[in-house]
Amino acid sequence: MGAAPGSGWEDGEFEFKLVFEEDPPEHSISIPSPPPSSNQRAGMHSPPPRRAAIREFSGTYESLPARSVQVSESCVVKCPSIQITTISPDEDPQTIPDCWNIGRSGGWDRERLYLPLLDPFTYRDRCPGSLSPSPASSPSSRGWLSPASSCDSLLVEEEELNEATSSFGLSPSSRPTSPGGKKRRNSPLASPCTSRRGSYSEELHACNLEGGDSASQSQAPPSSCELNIPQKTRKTSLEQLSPREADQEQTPGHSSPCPLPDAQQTRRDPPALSMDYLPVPPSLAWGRTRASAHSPLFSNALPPLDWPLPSQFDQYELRIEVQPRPHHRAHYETEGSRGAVKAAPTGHPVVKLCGYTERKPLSLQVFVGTADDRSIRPHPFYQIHVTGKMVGTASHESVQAGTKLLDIPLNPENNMTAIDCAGILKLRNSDIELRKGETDVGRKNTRVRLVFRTHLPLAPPVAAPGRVLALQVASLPIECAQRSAQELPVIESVNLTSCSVEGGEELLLSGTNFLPISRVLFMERGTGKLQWEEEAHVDRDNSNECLLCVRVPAYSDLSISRPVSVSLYVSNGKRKRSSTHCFKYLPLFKEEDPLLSRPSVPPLDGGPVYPAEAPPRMDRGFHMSEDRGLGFHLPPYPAAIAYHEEFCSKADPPGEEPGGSRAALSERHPSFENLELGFTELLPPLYPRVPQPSSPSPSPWLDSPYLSSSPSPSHSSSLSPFPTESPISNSPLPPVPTSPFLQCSAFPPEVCPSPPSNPYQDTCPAPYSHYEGWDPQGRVLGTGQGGEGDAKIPECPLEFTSSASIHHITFEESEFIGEDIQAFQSSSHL
DNA sequence: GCACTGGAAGAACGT
DNA sequence: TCACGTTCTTCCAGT
Repeated sequence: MGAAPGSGWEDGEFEFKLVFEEDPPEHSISIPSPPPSSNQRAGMHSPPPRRAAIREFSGTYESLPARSVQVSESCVVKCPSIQITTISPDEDPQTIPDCWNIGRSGGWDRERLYLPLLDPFTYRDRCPGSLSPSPASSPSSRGWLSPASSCDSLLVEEEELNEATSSFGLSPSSRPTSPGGKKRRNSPLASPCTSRRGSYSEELHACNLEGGDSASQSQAPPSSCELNIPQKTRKTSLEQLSPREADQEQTPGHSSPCPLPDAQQTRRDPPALSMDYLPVPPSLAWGRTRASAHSPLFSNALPPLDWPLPSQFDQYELRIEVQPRPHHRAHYETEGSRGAVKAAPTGHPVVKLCGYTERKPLSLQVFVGTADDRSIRPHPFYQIHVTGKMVGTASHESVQAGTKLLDIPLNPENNMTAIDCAGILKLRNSDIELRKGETDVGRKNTRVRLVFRTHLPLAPPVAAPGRVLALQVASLPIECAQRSAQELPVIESVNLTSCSVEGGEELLLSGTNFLPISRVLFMERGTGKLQWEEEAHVDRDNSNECLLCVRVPAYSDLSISRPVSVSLYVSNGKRKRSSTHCFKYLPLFKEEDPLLSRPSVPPLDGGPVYPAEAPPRMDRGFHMSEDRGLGFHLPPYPAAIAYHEEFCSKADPPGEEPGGSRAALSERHPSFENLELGFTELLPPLYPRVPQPSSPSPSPWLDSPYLSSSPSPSHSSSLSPFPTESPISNSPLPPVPTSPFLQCSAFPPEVCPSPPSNPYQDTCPAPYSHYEGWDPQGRVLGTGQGGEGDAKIPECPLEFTSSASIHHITFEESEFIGEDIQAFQSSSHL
């Protein structure tokens, strides 16, 4: 943080480090237990309870105010807490001073978490048989734990044990409904315990509160453990407690059915003994603190789930090869499973770890993250859920900081995994919102991302012994609501990300659920208020349900001297608005403003090289290298990769900044700065240089505190230490037609495919390849659902900009986010 | 019978 | 406070 040379961090920011160093054990796999210190989900949301303060009469924790700083009576600013953790008793004391010294010495080490790399098998071997094949149905939501709730770390650990225990058959599933069966109206299960307002998870946990063997408990029908009090009353009495808290609350003597080995016990105990959280000055708004929460690429422990992480480092890259479908109806606890998240048209999401050649097996963690424009964090209202009875992916469900994780082995042969066992469980809004410390609202908060994370044990000189490199990548947003998927318009891509303030440009919006009454509106916000809004003229003749052809309206102020970012969205009526999409108005006149400069990027088709100063029309997404810098989640086409590498080396020769400049970076990823709340604004004047491919690690990036934050695909790539044109983005493409009606952009930006040389293509077709195309009249050309034979990938006549540039938050959500963002952005622009 | 899926009823919520 | 529309949650029925 503040110590990184040149980082530009203001004085007054706290430095911190978690000192947890100890002799790293031998490790052949890097799935250490999550550090208890990270037990707070989504760090900013819920101040973990001070251990000494637990067990109030009310049965609630007394949360520390550390993560919610009340600025004014009506304004509470989230800010990170600083967690200071003592050293484990069995720690090598010699390492401790070193840690501190390192920290004081400045440099990126201040960013490090000196936490122990736990026994690599601790995670799995906590309980016998802890690695279960995925067909084992998970206890689903039974084990959901209030991500945002305050939990003592010990409670977390114990809950994890219980979770593991129940997962592996030490006790029958205690949740009778999901996924094993559905509640019937007349079934005995439909007792008061299963009334609409009852929560299985809650109540079943309550059952366990009675103590005793969990197995026998769970075998009893839910009604038997009905607390026999009004639901609301019961909720109130327990609302401040996550199930696990409640569990712990009422079973002080509760013993894990799977006792920890002593070593592990020892390892677990110390952090909780001295956990404390120091408030960060309220002047640090959450946006900034989030953006500055640069996660250590290398640490001896797993970073918290809400820490932004890069998707790429050096040659290592975690990439989503096949994106999940944009819609997946999550299931409630009271429902049966709705299956695993799927890709389109068939198959499942595929994640690949590139650049890892070791034979050591790795694990891929999957959890459900948020999809708003804040940095990704575990979604409080959704949890990952193992599903599928015939899935091929072995998996292990666990809980970290109240967030369910799916651990899926990464095959060393190809480091590619099809995520065919990941369902999404919806938690009841009321259950979550009433939780103490939870500030998010569940209503209409139905977009999620699948977040994939892996930890690579790297050897020197890349990293110090025992340290791991954490990479994370998030999927495109997934709409989880039933209704929304049917009615809300969805912008999947646009062909234009900016134009002059005069407007008039033709803008093509590709997406779904467009109606004849659909309107396209441009708006600008300031300090949370709508400052300007203008409706674009829609060319109805050339629009259809998947495509809107509009004219960009003129901006309200034609005399702007700098680009102005606005948002656009599609409205099908009140409350039926799409997510917002960033759009930029450019000044009329030219100026030597680096923000306006653009990199000279060789076109893909050998076309002209655009000058750095390009007319607004250059922002048309037809030029893949311009706006398709998603990179990490694109199917790997070897030729494209080769081109990519070659191009990258040419476009950004060593010693030059990626993409030419920071400005270029943001220009090439037009959504970047807005997506991350002005994250790019925080970038240092000298954007970290591209590491020499041949230069030995540690990479110069190690010195940069700006590596973090991959809340969205674009972020990940944008922040990668290499120029981030994705392989696909540089793949040769058919000529781009000027008419938008030759065919729909059947593929969102990340998929505009070249022939499937991907060996996984057969089983994992290109994402979204099912999307229909249209004929000039807008008729559906085909669904591509007919199997591989039909899965012929059409030429991509239209190149749209990345959907990753879509904010993917609803209008209402953006309103809800409100002033925090605006305040941050405005300050960042200064 | 189970897992999965789509639809819809009715409660809860917001305006 | 009420009416109404929207959203959420639960349940049904089909494959």
